[in-house]
Amino acid sequence: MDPVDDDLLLEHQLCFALSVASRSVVGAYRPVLEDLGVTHPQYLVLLALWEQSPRTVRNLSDALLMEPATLSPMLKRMESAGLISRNRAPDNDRALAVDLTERGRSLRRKALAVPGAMMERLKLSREEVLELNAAMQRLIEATQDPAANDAN
Amino acid sequence: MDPVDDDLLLEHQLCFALSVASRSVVGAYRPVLEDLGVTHPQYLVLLALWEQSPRTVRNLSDALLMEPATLSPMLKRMESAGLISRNRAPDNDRALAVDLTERGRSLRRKALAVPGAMMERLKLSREEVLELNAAMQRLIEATQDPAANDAN
DNA sequence: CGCTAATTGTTAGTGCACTAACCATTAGGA
DNA sequence: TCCTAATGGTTAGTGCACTAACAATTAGCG
Repeated sequence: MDPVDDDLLLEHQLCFALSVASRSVVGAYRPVLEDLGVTHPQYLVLLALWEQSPRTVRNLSDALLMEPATLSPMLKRMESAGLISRNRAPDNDRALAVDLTERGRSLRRKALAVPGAMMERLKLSREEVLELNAAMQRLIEATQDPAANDAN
Repeated sequence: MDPVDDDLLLEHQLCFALSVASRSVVGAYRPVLEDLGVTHPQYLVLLALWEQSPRTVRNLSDALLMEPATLSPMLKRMESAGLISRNRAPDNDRALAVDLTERGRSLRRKALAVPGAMMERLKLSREEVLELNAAMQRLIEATQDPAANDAN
């Protein structure tokens, strides 16, 4: 078969494998995260806040590589769930200080069990996780390279 | 730092790297696919149909690892766009025969340029694509292993 | 044959995720 | 000082993606 035709095979599409893998892995987290009462993207927000808080929406957006427009409604849901607080920053009335509530803070203890549970579920060692992480990082960087984007 | 605490670092989360990589790569496809007038998931449906058609919703669901409930509205949009036809299967009134229209079929020519353009954009060789694909495949299989799911 | 069970799609409802457009606030220069 | 530009967030609108509930058809067994 012509190699160019061959490139169009579904099986050979990186974008296909990647999106299925992402959906599958996120799906595998679901039952584990249900114990915490959060969705996967919300879990990522909590991870970011456990490392540092308060943070602004902009800051979270940069850390999680998500659009503020995606975070805005999500943070409101998390506020309703009692996980975080949303208040204007004391030094800047434009910025929103997103902070953990006591409930959000205490959830971290339960979350400590998540990575181990997932490594077991996915049958991955710490080393393999780091290796895959590095590969994903390279992909992410390639997409963010301006040269890849200004072509069109 | 305690290795278990360390596992909770955002940077170390495979799920984080993976979902960002997926969103980033799909995002990188966007401008390329805009020329074809389709979204990324729709492109995957077309790939499947170019390989074999007609196919039922169930068959597409199995091939693309997407829920029928996800495909159903998507296929309607693709029908409105004139890319596919949706008719009951001649031998089974439950099944829907999803087939390409002339327009959908002819789009394949344009699509032949997509994989090459993307490999260039992502600065990946055919070999690297295959390698990443295999890694994703292993992940997908791990999530579909019943042992990983019946625990809860 | 007739009835139950399995198969196949669709609908409803929730939650991301993105772009574009918008509003409010702050900063910085003429 | 004033006023324009930049910054920070929200809203509106579109399109996945999933679960749960449903409707329609077919298959298969007593």
